[in-house]
Amino acid sequence: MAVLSQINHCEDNEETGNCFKILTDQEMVLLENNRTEIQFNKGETIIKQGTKSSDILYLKSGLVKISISSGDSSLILCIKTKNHFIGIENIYGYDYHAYTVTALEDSMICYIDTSAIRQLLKQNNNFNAELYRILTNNSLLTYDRFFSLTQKQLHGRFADILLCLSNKIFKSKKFDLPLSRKDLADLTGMAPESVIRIIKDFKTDKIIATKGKRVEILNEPLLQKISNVG
Amino acid sequence: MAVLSQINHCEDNEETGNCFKILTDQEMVLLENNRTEIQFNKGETIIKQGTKSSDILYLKSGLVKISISSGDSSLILCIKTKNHFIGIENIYGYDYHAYTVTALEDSMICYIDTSAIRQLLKQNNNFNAELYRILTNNSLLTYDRFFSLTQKQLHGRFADILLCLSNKIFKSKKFDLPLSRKDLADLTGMAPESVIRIIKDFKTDKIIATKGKRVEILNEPLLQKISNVG
DNA sequence: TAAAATATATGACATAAATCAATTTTAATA
DNA sequence: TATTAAAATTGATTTATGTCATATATTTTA
Repeated sequence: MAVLSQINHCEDNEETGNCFKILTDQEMVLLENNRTEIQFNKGETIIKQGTKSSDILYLKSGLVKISISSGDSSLILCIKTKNHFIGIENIYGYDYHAYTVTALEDSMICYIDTSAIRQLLKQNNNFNAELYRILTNNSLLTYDRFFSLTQKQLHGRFADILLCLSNKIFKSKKFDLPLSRKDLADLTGMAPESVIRIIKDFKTDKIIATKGKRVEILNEPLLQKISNVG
Repeated sequence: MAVLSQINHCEDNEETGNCFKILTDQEMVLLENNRTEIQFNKGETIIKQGTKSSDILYLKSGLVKISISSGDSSLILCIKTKNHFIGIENIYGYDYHAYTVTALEDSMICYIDTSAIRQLLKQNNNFNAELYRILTNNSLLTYDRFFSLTQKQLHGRFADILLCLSNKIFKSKKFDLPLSRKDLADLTGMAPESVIRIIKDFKTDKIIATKGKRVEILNEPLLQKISNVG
């Protein structure tokens, strides 16, 4: 438990925001010459699982979900907020996108040519180190979620997601949830009906309050406890 | 399904074996001066979750399991064969081991000082690229397992592990399994009793044969089918 | 604004898989 | 080798969670 609570479910917003500040003016020019910005509307597919890739994406603003599907089952690996890379798994090696990326809110996506990123990694060691940090941190967060979804029961899993949304994604006890019940289900590995029931349970226990899309965390300590006991 | 079957559950044995061939003679000297070899016996703990780290490990020979525990539940993230790095998540950033590493067979572990690795990454771009490849490939494999354990039922999950053991770990249809029922359970996110029942099912369906620790895959196409339907 | 479509909610029911208890087999130790 | 401990097996039972059917909101579209 100790280790798992040190790291946490979702990445911090600020985390990757500074990685471009490391670059020199010259390097920023290289980056500028090899990038394109595209606006996606809420609900639009940004990356489709299985398609080929020649760019690394960077989320300038908005919110996206990253999911893996097969047949009619779907798993949301994580939610990414602004200032995060998307598809860094394709920097070297594997050429195809392993997952689908969908806009949860209107999102501004920056397409950066992979070879430009590689050039920067080559010539700027601090940038290189920073990308390692992002990549390895992402692995640790995935392990954490992997553990949660395979070892905890419904209430524990849902507590984990609520804590993540509040502390890491929206950084507030109150937030408007841009996720459907189905999304929450895919995020926690349960049926949508189970999501609904757990929300109901948490509301009757005064752990959360909801009104439409609005969610408020009322009892975070208890939520943390539920997360811990699983 | 298409994408998920392109990548696969477990890393290839050869994959990281060549990464040191990239290094120059001088760089090999640097590496030699910053490494120690230690022998671990079967069952011994190599890394304990939560301990601090100043080395990256490399498995020269043997077999290990990588697991995360909390309370009395435990998840085996993966099995690593010889010629694989262990603990690369700690290259930059996070200082503590997020998982426990245990020898499944007598194993020779090479401890490499993290700062030496960083130095090599800095000065040798091919080595750097190779480590990125290892790291990102590891992420993709984790996503794949994440999907398997959260979206598939017992038989599908167990089929996945059997295919992985046969095709990636032991590279043979017959192999001696150095894993207990409990290990197999922690690897597939189920109870040991369920593992036993599924092995029984697979044996009555002539999909596998077992004798003591010996396992033989008799019907791989069917195993693949079971994996696909989940 | 009305109508259709979609998302959410609720209860009844089914079932996959865990738990428990007891037995047998295998491995470890004196 | 005998004895003990641990692991594997089996069957009976319980339970967490999914599925299904239906109702009610809430969007979206005409």
